[in-house]
Amino acid sequence: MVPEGLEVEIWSQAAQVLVGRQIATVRVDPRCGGVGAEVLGGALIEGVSRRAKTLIIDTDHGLLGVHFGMTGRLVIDGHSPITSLEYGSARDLADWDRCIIEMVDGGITRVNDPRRWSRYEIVVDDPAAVVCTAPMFGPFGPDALSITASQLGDALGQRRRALKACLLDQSCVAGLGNMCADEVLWRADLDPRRPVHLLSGDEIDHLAGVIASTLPEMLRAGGSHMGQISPGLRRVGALCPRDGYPLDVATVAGRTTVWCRGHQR
DNA sequence: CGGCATGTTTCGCC
DNA sequence: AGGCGAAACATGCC
Repeated sequence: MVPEGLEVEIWSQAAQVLVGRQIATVRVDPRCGGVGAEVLGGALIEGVSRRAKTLIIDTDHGLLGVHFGMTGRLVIDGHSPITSLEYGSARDLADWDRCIIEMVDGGITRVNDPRRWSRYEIVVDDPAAVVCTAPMFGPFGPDALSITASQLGDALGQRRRALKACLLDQSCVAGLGNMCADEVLWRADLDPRRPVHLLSGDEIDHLAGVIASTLPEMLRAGGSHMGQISPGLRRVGALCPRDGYPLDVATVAGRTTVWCRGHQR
């Protein structure tokens, strides 16, 4: 799996073991941002949380925001809660460490990212002041893991784009990636190409319910690759697990999209 | 070897 | 203005 909101949630939960510990040094590959990371030296970690696909490490010296890009993986004290990344690598080369946080107690937390698309932001001012300038901190729509029907209705609002484009837009709905977007649309019987302004209120309500039930289920199952539209079905010739109809594979909203013409309308 | 990749931003065009 | 496609990013993998 690639880091969608679910993966960051898994890492965020695992990273709670960092709370209460003191940072010795933080080093960031300068090609990945992280300007000013040295100010976190000696800082006490007060909390770890997730916003959309961003991991936020909160310290008494400021915040460290981490966006994992497409192949970033968090390794905490030598072990990773997610060992294999779809489109990532099974290897873990020191050359691929883009951020290394050394703790005073000797522990090391790092981001190993072959493709170097992970990004880091240090926030030492009022975080609210940075929200509008650092995209990795938002603005975000309601989080998919707990979205309600009224939140989704408001988020889609008067937009006129394809439904999938809205689901992938983090300022509309936060946390969904390409794989989870296909999964929830498949489960909700909705065509990813449908213009959102043509959805009925009932369809929006239904979709919200599907999102809010499917994501926690996939989280428990292990992440964004654990849906019914598994990675192996993302190819021409695969059959819909529900009705056996040949799945469609095409580009929608600029992304590879898989759906079933048989039951998604 | 060529092409593809599950994230995001930017840019040009309609 | 808003939406869309394409390109760019960088590199491993099939």
